[in-house]
Amino acid sequence: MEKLILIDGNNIIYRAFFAMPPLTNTAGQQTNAVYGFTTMLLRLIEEHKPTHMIVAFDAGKVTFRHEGYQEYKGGREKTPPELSEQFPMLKELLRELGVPQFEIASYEADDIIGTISRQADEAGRQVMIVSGDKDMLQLASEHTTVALIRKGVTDIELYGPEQIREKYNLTPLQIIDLKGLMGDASDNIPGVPGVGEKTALKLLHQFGSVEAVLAGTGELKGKMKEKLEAHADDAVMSKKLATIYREVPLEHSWEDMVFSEIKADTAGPAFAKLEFRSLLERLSLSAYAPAVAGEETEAELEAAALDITIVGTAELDELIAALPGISALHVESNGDNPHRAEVIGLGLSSPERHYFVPFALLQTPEAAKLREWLGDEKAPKSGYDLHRADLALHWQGIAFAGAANDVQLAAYLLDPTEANQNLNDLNAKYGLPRLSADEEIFSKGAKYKIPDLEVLGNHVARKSATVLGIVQKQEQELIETAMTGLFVDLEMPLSRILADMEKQGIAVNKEELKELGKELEEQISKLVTGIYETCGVEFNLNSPKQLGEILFVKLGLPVVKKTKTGYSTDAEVLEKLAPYHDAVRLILQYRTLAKLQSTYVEGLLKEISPQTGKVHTFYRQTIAATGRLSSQFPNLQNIPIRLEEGRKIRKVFVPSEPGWSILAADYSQIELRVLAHISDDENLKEAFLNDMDIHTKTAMDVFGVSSEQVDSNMRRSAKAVNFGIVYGISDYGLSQNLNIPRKEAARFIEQYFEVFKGVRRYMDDIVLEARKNGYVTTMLERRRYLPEINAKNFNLRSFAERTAMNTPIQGTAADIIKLAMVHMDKALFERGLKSRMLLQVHDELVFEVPGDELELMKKLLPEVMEGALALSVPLKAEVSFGSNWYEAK
DNA sequence: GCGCTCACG
DNA sequence: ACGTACGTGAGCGCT
Repeated sequence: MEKLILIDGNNIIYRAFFAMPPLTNTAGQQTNAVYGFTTMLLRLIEEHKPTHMIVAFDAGKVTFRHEGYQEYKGGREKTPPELSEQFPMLKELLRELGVPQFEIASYEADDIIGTISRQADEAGRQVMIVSGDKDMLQLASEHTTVALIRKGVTDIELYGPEQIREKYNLTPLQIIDLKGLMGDASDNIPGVPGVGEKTALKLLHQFGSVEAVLAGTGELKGKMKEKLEAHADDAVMSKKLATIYREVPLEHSWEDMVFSEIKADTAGPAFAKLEFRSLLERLSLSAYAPAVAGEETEAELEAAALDITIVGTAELDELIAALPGISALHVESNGDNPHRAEVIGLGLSSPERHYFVPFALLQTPEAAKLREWLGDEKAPKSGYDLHRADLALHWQGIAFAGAANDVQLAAYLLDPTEANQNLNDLNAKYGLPRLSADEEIFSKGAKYKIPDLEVLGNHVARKSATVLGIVQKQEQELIETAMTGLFVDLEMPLSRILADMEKQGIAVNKEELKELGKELEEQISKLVTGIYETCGVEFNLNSPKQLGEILFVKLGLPVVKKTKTGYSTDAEVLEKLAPYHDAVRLILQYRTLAKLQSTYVEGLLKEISPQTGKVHTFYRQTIAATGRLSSQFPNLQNIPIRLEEGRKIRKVFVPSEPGWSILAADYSQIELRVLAHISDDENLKEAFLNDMDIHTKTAMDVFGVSSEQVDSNMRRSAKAVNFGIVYGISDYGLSQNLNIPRKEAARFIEQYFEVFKGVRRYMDDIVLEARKNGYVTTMLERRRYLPEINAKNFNLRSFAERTAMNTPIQGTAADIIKLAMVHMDKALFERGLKSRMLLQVHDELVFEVPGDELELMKKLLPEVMEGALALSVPLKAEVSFGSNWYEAK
C-alpha cells in the first residue's frame, strides 16, 4: 500500500528549535533544530513506513521567520542566527538521507502541501500531513490524515474528518469558515473582532458557513449582529486568507516523491559530521562515528587545506605574476571610521592560490606593480566592503579602482534588514567553511592587537578566499530575486561615487563655527543660571533622571508620560508643562541650544580633518532597510534646518575654492509623487500633473472646500494626513501627531480614502502582497522581507503592515535619487565639468561649483534629477545656490 | 551597552 | 482587546 507523508519543513524546524535544548557540535555550530527535526523524521519513518515523502519549505530564504515567534522570548524580532544557520544544514542532511524536498518560488510550504494532497486525494492515495499548524486541518479527507504536532516534536495528534467532527462538530472545510470568523493572529487573519472560538462555533453550527452567517444576520440581534455586519468584509477576506492554495504549478511527479529508505552511505558521514552519535547508533551506522572526540571537522580540514602564501619581498614577484588570475581581495583595516582607519594588510585570492601582503610591504617601491593593479579599474575585484577599502587605502596614498562585486552590498540587497552580515555570517548562510571570528584574532575594542604574521596572514587570506565562494552563490540569488540590474547598474556604480564624494569632503569654516560656539555658550550659561534660580536647586540638566526628579517630585508638576525607567521629560511633555512653571520654557530653550552646541558645534569641530580642513562623512550603503543611505562620522544628513537658530549651522559649510558656490537641489514631494505613480490614483496624479500644492489640494478634498477656503490649520492637518499616508497610516498615530481625538483622526483618514480611492486600494493590495510573498519591492525591484506580516503579536504585525505600505514609497524615492546620482556623475564626467557632488540628504543633492559653471549646473542638475526615472506624474527638483549651504535655500 | 532625547528626510 | 506613526545617527547619563 502506497503512503505519502508531507512535512511542513519550516514549521517543524522552528518547533524543533524552540523545543530542543541548545546542542552544539565541536565546530561551534548549533544543531538542535536539525537534531529535533531528524528524530521526528526517523520516528515517522519507523512508525508509518511511507513509500513516498516530501519535506516542503517556504521559498525565499527568510519566509520561515514568521513562524513560531510566540514560543520565543517575548519581543525578540529576528530569527536567531542560531536557527537560520540550521536551514542549510537541514536541507543538506535531507539530501544525504534521500528525503525529497520541494520549494517553489513565492509559494509557502502549506500551499505546496495543499496542492500535493489534493492531487493525491484525487488519485485516492493515502496521505499524512505533518505540521504544527491547525490550518492544515482543512486538508483532512477520507484519504488524508493531519498529524498535528503539539508541544515539542514527539507529541502528535492525528486528525481525520471524524476526529475534527468529534472535536469541533465541523467538516474539514468548515475549519476555513471557523478561521474566517474567529481569525487567527498567528496567520494574521483578522476575523470578526469580538468573535472567538466559542461564538464562531455556535454561529457555524447554526448557519454552516461564513457566507450563510452574513446572509442570516437578520436572525441575530444586539452587539453580535452589529459586529458581524460591520465586519462582513473582514470575515470574507479572512476566510479567503485562511484558505490554503491548492493549485500551485507543480512540475514534480509522483516518482519524484519516492522514498525507499535512509541512504546509509551518505547518511552515515552526514550524521558523523553533525556529531549525532545517538542517531548513528539508532541506525546502526556507528562505523561512521568519528574516532576521536574533538577531531577537526570537515569544514576546518577543508579550510586548513588552502594554499596560502604570506608574501615577503622574496615572494612579491610570484604574486605580481599571479595578479591577472586574482579576482578577490580583502583589505584588513582597523577602526570604524574608514577615513582614519589603519590598514593592516591585504588578502588576495585566485581560485587556486591565496596571498597575504602586510601593509608595510605594499608601501615599498618593490610593490609598485601591485599598487598599480589595485588602482587599475580594468582589473575587476570582488571583496567585502570595497567602499571602506577604497577610503582606507586612499588616505594611505594608495588608489583603488575596479570594484566589480561587493559581497557586503549584494548581501544587503538580498536582505536589507539583516544587520550588516559579516563574512562569517555569509559563510554560514551559504554553507562555506567557517572563518575564525575577528574578535578571536584581534580581540575587541580597546584590546585590539595585531597577531603574529602567520595567524594574521592566514586569517586575512581566508577572507579573500571565501569571497570567491560567496560571489558565486550570490550571483545566482540575485538573478532569482531579479536584483542583478539593481546591483550591477546602480549600487555598485554608486558605491564608487560615494567614495569620491567622501574623499572630496565639504569645507567647514572653523573660525565661524567656533564663534557660533561662543555665542551659544553665553546663551546657555545664562539659561542654566536662570533655571537653577527658578528651580531653587542646582542639578545636572543633561540628566533626564535628575530633571524628572526636580520637575515631578520637587516642583510637583503633573506627570504626563512615563518611560520604562521613569518620568518622560521630552519636548512634547515639556510643552504641556510650560504653563505650570517658568523653568520649563527655559529648559526647552536649554535643550535646543545644548543640542546645537554638543552635537553640531563641538561634534563637527572634532570631525574637521587637520589635513584638508573639511569634514569627510562616510555614507553607509548597507544600513537602511528601505534602500536609503545613512551618514556617519559626522552625520551630514541631519544638520539643523527647521529652526532658525539651528539653521545657522549651515553657514559654516562653504565651497572649498574661492569663487565657487554651493549649489543644492531637492526633490519636491518625491514620496507623494511616487505614491501617485504606484497607486495609480487618478486624483493624486491629477494634482501633480497640474503641479498643485499637494497639502492644500488634500485639504480641499478632505474638508470638501474650495482652495480659498483652506485655512492654515486645515492645510496643517492635511499635511499630517499626507505624512501619515506615506508612513502607513493609523488613526492613533495621526491623532498623536495632530493632538486630536482618535475618532476625529479616523474620520480624516476615512475622508481621505473616499477621495483618494486608488491610494486605499494600494494600501490594501500591498499588505496582501506582503502576506502572499513575504516581501515587498520598490520600482527598481529592491526587496524587503516582512516576516512579521504574519506575527501573532498585534504590534509586530501592525508594524509590518505599515512597513509594507511605506517601504515601496520610501524605497522607490531612494532608488530615484540614487539613479540621479549615477546619471549626474556621468554627466559631469562626459562634459568635463569641475563641479563636484558633495552631499546627499535623501531628497537633496549638494554640489560645489565654479563660478563659470553655475549657470549650466542650475539647469543641468534639476534636469537630471527630474529625468532620473519616468513616472506617470512629473518629478520636480528645485534648485538654489549661495556662498554657503545656508544661503542655498 | 542601553535608554532617552533630539537632529534630519 | 491589543497600542504606533516611516527611515536614520549622535551625545549624554547611567549601570
